Amino acid sequence: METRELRYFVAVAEESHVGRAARRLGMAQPPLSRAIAQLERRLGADLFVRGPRGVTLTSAGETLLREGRVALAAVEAAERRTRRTVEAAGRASVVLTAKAGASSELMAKLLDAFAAEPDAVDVEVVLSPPGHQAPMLRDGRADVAILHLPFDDVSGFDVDRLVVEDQVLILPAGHPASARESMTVGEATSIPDLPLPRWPHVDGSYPDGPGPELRDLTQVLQLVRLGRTALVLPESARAGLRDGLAVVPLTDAPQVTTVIAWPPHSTSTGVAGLVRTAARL
Amino acid sequence: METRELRYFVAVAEESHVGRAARRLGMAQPPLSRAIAQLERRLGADLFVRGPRGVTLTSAGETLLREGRVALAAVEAAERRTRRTVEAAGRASVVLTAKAGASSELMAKLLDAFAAEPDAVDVEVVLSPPGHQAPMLRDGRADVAILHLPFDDVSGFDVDRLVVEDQVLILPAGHPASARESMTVGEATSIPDLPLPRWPHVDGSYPDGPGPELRDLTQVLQLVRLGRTALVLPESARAGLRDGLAVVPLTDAPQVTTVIAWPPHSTSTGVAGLVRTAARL
DNA sequence: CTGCCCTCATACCGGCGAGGTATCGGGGCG
DNA sequence: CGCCCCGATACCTCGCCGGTATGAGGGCAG
Repeated sequence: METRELRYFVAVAEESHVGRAARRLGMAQPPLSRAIAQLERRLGADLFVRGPRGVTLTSAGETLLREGRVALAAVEAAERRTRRTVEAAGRASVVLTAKAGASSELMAKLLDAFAAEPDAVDVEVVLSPPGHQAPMLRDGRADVAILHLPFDDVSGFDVDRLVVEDQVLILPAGHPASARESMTVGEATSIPDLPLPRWPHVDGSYPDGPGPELRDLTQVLQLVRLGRTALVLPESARAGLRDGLAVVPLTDAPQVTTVIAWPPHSTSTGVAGLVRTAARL
Repeated sequence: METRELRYFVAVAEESHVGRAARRLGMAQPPLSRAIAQLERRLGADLFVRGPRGVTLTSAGETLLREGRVALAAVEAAERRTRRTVEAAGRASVVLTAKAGASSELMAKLLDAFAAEPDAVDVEVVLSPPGHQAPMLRDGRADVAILHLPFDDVSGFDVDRLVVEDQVLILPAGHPASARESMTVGEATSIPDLPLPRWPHVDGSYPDGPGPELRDLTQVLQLVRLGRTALVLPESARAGLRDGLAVVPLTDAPQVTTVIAWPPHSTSTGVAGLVRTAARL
């Protein structure tokens, strides 16, 4: 099976529509139809059922979509990491990705400590939106990542736990609820005039709901100050807060575990050193 | 990057010789040379240095070999699991792989317990030589595996620990050393008339050394009975031993952890059920 | 019931590129 | 110095990928 076939298949599966997939791939519909049919013949399996309003996946197709995405990410990772090897020729370097606006204190400590190591290498820090770190690690855009359980999917990675912490509710300083000693998640989500913001999915779309669409943390903290929303964050985020905000501990929120994660077959000395440094913090 | 190019590259890297790789791939040497050159151009990286006695990998080439093998295994896994989905249409089934001759008692308990579950499915058991289980899981020939730490590489898999046990030395019943209460690994490996057997590598070759080449467990136990060799095994192996053998605990051997492992993105109900059953043993 | 539309499949054609054969260049080694 | 081994280059052929034109079949409206 060639990666070209796999890319075609994934496009059709995601669009549920051969014509749209062809447009997305920048090609005509007939060759795409033929490529899919040929793939089905070679695999000896129907991947789609053709309907009058498009196509839908069979169970074999669902398997191939799930496994194929992993395989494509692995091929992309191989390609990207090879390119990076030659770019980084001589001076080794490492790409570290983390959620924008999160764990900045931890990151600063980590980078400082690593820079002081004898085997330190350049660290390129890529801050990206929530949920993008794990995919970047999978397809080779990053070599190491700071992830947060239970939100990020770390399956397939090696990880070291760094911090386990409770979550707190951030809300406007003057708000009646800010006087509370503590709160449950149920109470926090049902404060009538403070709808929690909506986080974007990985594809950029937003779930439905009353809260504002969250794009960037400082912007949302501004909205909290203005009394328009509230926010659930790990308690370490308190350190970065400015005036106008109150903090109430949540008693039953799941604990957040911050981990450092890397691809299991990584052999980069930079990654190894960074992980070792992180474990000592 | 296409999987065809990757396969070509891996073949050349493994042979360190374009002509031999071409023969292995069933093609002529010039198109292979050209394909590699084209891959290098597209990646913008030299993958090999050409020498008069063949080729050797550059550091970029080493990266691509390491990552490319993972990627190829992922593509093969996608293909194989898709084929298996259609073969297994209707009655779900699971392929479980384990080391031949090991953990038979555990396996029997697991399979019996799972068969009694309400959501039981067919389990095809594939017994294979030591070290072959993890690769089979990686490239889709198996859905679940019984692995043994620290020998097997479980990176990239989800695992549940099943048993942790010490190792023992198995030796002929009449041998002077069989009277010992316990022994260290150093002592065990230096019994002059009992060289430990050599285990094959994954590629089928054997390391150098004085001991017999180990192929299958019962055969080697026969050799132990005949006073030709001794054997280090997890203590659970005592259960399957017959007469003529003595057992001496090893005090400083690493503990062996038996785990059940599966690919992280597995969604098979059979795998899930098997893992759940194993966790309850 | 009929005709239109939407969507995927089939038919046919042209060009790129993968693979084959023949041959060259260049570095060890006798 | 000449031979041999190994990879690179030159050149050709043909398979297959992608494009355009058109067919087939199932909903849905009038």
